Amino acid sequence: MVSKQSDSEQKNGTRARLLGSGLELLVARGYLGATARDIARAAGVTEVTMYRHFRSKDELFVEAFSSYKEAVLALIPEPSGDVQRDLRVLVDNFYEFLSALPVQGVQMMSELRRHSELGKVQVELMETAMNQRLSDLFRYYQETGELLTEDLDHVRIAFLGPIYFYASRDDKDPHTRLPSDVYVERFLRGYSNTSA
Amino acid sequence: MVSKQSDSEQKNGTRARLLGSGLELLVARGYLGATARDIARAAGVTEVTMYRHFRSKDELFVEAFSSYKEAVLALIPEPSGDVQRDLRVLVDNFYEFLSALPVQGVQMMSELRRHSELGKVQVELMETAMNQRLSDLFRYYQETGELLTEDLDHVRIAFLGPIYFYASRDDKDPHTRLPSDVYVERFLRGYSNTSA
DNA sequence: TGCTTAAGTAAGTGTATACTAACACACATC
DNA sequence: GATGTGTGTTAGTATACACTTACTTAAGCA
Repeated sequence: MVSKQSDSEQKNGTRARLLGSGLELLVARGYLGATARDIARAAGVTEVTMYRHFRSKDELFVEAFSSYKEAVLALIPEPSGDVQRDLRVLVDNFYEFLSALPVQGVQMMSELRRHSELGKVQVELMETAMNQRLSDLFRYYQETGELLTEDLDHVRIAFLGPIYFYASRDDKDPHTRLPSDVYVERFLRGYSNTSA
Repeated sequence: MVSKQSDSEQKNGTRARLLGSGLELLVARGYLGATARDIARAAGVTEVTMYRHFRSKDELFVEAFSSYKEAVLALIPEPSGDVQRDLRVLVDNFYEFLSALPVQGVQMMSELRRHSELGKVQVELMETAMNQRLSDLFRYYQETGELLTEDLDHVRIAFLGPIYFYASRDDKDPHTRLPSDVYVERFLRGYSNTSA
């Protein structure tokens, strides 16, 4: 159906494309709605080939999620000493990444949790890791005195909530996207001593 | 299988129970994951009976969503003149309602949007109505001068984001639930002139 | 007693889907 | 030229699921 490419790039390219289309369809149609056939076709390959690379749809999803997981974790910066900068970077990274995904990236996690045993474990690992990194960041600036010393869970939720809310919308109108500097300033007005 | 109740309450009780279990399973397992059989069994009834009350699974879902929609809209108070009170009521209502649902109530809307034509329309109607009511509330207090005159979409997202974020979690640890008075105070610190 | 209403039971249809098996083809490397 | 690797093709199995049909049962009411 598709002309053969004998390029060596094709070697592992198929697997990667399958992971990509798998993730995309998992997000767009959900665990049950993303069929093996559609995933394969979206990768320009047949269903049978998909099953030569992955033992099951579930295995593909879980593996695809791993890369997503790594990518999201990388969005959280290490504390640099400049609160404003770090938080702005965080906001920008999240906005950019979450908006790039077809629909709700977050929803994918629920899908995995509900329909896959392995997926559930992976999602929980990711959440733990994310909370850890975020808490580390906020704790750092609590210790420098730039943030009020409050429950880290609350701080996390307060900071990420609006981004998350925005990103969960299906129509991500850039108009409703608060600029990161304003976003951070508003947050700091509520959660720091240093009033602007 | 179940002992017959000859009570008159049983008359329309079946339909209501079907709507209830339908909504519950839609939320818990998603549009495709909630099977007709399970919905019926959860309502203590057979699949055939379900189809005597609803032409299709889709029709059941959409009708079930309507009640959800009404309930959620009712959570948004009319402006009373007291910002703090209104916002606290709003927070409490949302927390309570969203936490009562099995998992993510919000996710249900994506499910409907993705898998049902009618559902999509209903969800969009609901979102419009919600945004309208929320904007009305915030605009009211912008006009009294108690809130900064900012883009209403931003205000909405800033205010609801953290609640939404909290409610989207699967493990709704009450510990991570910020008390409504604190919640509102923090918000007002960022979005009002009247500093506490 | 007869009629109606709400439900059950049993059986089935058609389709979608995950996943498999068997065989063929093209290319690359040895 | 043989062998291996990655893929296509065709066909299939087994299952689950939405939804239907036909017959039955039990209760309420006239």
